Amino acid sequence: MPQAPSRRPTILDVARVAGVSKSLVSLALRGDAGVSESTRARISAAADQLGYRSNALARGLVQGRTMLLGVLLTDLANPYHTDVVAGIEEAAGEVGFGVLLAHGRRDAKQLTTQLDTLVGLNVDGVIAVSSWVDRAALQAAMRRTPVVVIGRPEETVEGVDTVANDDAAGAALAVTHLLELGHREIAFVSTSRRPAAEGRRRGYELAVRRAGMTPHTVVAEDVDDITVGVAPLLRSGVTALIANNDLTAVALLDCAHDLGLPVPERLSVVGYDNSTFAALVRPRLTSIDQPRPELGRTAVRLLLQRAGGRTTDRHEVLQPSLVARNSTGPRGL
Amino acid sequence: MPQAPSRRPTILDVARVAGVSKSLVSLALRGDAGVSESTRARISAAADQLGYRSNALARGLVQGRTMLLGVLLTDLANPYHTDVVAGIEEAAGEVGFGVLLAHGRRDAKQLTTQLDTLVGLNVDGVIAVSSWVDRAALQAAMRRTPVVVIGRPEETVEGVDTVANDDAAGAALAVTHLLELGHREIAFVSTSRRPAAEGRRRGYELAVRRAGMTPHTVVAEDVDDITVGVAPLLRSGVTALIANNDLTAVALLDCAHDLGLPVPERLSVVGYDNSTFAALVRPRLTSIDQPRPELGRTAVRLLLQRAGGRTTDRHEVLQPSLVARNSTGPRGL
DNA sequence: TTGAAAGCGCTAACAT
DNA sequence: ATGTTAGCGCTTTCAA
Repeated sequence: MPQAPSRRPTILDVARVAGVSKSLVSLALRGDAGVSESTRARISAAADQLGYRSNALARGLVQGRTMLLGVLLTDLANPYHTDVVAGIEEAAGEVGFGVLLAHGRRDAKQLTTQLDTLVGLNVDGVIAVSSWVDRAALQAAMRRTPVVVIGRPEETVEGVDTVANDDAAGAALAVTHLLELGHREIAFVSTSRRPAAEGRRRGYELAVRRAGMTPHTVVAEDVDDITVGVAPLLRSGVTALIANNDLTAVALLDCAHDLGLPVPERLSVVGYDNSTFAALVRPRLTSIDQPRPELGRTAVRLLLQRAGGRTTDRHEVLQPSLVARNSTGPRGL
Repeated sequence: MPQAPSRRPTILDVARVAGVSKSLVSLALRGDAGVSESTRARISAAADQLGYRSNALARGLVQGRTMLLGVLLTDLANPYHTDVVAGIEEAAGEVGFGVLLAHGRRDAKQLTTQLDTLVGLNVDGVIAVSSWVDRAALQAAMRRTPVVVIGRPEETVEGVDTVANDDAAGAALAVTHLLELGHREIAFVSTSRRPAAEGRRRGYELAVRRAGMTPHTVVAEDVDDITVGVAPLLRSGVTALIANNDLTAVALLDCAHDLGLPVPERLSVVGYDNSTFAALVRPRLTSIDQPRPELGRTAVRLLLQRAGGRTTDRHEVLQPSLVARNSTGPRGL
């Protein structure tokens, strides 16, 4: 029968049906040792029959913890997040924690609201996979539950740990790769001034200078108008481009196509993030890979340490790696 | 000072600081009318000072509702889900509901666990953006909170509403589009036997027969070995392919490339889902677009109706549309 | 306008 | 092995 979601059975209902006290039901259902087999069976039967499930709200309230980790995402659509979440889920699962996701919709206010929701639910810790969260919001959250930020916040917040990849090292990897392919004029093209992009830019500039060459940096407002800045570069003899991320790199592939420059024969392009579509576009994109699942696992570890009493801040930096595909090749003649 | 997350202030702490009873704090903080301005100010000040935030667990427990909607996702990495979630969030926000996400990790067991978590938290409704959820799990969930499935479950569950796009109509759109371009030998290539893919296949076959032609259907086990089934088709004069989804379509573009068939000059390809990378791959993919945000909004509407007392089941079907890009063109000679 | 008290469903300490 | 009881933090009557 299509029965309306009637009043949910409580532990008392189960107790009544099984003919025992509610504490015994609680003990039995949670597998406590000191319950006789016969009553345990009776209680399980009653619970099944009623379709009883324990109320997490009540349990959380009395226990003061929920065995839930909250994950705050800036942007669900960003496949980068997905792999980070996978790492979080894996690590959380190993220690018996569930994972609840909240979506900030690329909006600072929404992120704050969602963070509040998670914290209000008494999750036992929050991981913000976002560098956008408002400082004040982080501070407020961190006063009631451990908080870890994955990514590079504009400014660190005392009491909030962070995990990030080494953007400078990643950019340097790209430079090295291109040098090995014989390129001498290598440019960096960015579409952002946020900390991650800037870290990559600085890493690029440093690596290029170290090799005794001159950096060429282009920062465009929008991914749509990079052609304007890039075309002169290409005419002036640049044979390789490093993008601040894969989306920018894809746009660069389009530029190259429009300008009649075959990739990788005449122009090499390196992306950053090694996102899903790096392997989908043609030519397949050489890209810097962040250890995404590892970022997630590390965040969980930091959270657990906090819960275990650590009070000093930690800022972990993980090393990226280069994934070579077909968008880079030897310098053309 | 980097202060450890000490005991969270409760309504009692606020009451003590403000010098009033806890009931008054509750009333004031929720903006109830009958509280004098002066005390209201005093209470707000005390709350701010302590950094007080109401405990959603306690509130939910006493009110019997949480003003939260739970969304169960099969696969975070699937960009299709993202847009559906956007629609859900929009509609939920409009009626004052928050949205909590749980991730099933493409695993039936995990989906069940996550569904249980959401239901255990007493969310006021669950939307499963997934056709993978176990029947029994849906039944159990539906007994304690309204449940809507977005997508095509293998079998419907009494008491559970569904929202889906019209797969057959979508496939028919693709056929019509190709017919208009002059194609006469149109094949359908699928990598799945699940209801969505099958619905599309049937829609395709019907539309093709209606046009007085013979269907050519290939169902591959895996997206990686479609070449085997597709190559003979192409040799036998087929000039257009309809894929069961965009991923399959991208694989078909690769096939075509390997076989030296330029798209769209010699071969046209239509995808399904109009996912993010439909616009990223080269050539850009013509694809059938599901009204994703609308699917989400509709699900919320159904949920609210259930909460409002509706007990009859609803199964909504929304119409897809075709987005023409560069992977389809007039039949070559 | 304010306060006292009951109770949401559960766990946990203490009795028996 | 089982039952009793006291809360967890909050909302919500009801009384003052």
